[in-house]
Amino acid sequence: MKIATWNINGVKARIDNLVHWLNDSQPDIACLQEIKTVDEGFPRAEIEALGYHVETHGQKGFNGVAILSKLRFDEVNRGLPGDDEDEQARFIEGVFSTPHGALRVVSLYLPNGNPITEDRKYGYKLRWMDRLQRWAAERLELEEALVLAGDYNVIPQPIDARRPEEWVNDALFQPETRGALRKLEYLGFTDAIRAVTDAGDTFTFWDYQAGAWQKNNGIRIDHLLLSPEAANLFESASIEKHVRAWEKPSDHVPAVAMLR
DNA sequence: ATGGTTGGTAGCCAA
Repeated sequence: MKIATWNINGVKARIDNLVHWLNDSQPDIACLQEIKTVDEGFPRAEIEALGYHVETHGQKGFNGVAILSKLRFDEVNRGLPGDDEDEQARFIEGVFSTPHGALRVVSLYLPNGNPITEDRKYGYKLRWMDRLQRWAAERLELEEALVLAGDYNVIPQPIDARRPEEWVNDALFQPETRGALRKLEYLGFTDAIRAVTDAGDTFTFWDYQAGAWQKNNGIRIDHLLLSPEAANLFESASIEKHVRAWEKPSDHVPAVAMLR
């Protein structure tokens, strides 16, 4: 079972790359972020033609998440509970049946949070992380294989940035941000990429600006967190870095976890 | 180097 997460930075601008990647990488389940379209604008037919079921939680212009799956969806839930006022499309959960039992997969797009001086930005990020932590604690009680995959907009540790000193005033690297991710992880989740290597250079994002890709000035902010039951099925994890060198790339690359 | 680039939009904003 290959589960991938990829912030594609606009599905309409990235449809050729997305089709190429699906054919190439063959994920069983692909979690997408920043589709930047309403549900009706998602290029559903092109993806379904490749044998995927498609579920989206879209929004006009920005945000928007989706799950593509070769398995049929038993259940789909849209939106992170905990704030009825929050209209941003950043969360979708799918449930699947596998030979090992139920598998829950979330595609999440955690708020960027910059600048840290604005409550409507950084405060929103921290409140969203608190909601996610509380939601995850509840879900863990099901004792099912659960994968929380997505663009967390969190650099967990200094080794997850090529130049950590450039990020000290950024919302992605604040002590409060990193603490909130750790609080989520300490519920009992395994960071799939961190589980296979302590080396840096498992970056998932390189800015379009200032030649960041050419200089390998990247950060690791796209993560797959595995519940204990998912960790029991865990085989390997990797970054599909070559995708960043394609024509008209997203600024993120896919991160992948293999489960039994 | 307070710059630089991209996508969606028609608000230059969000990243």
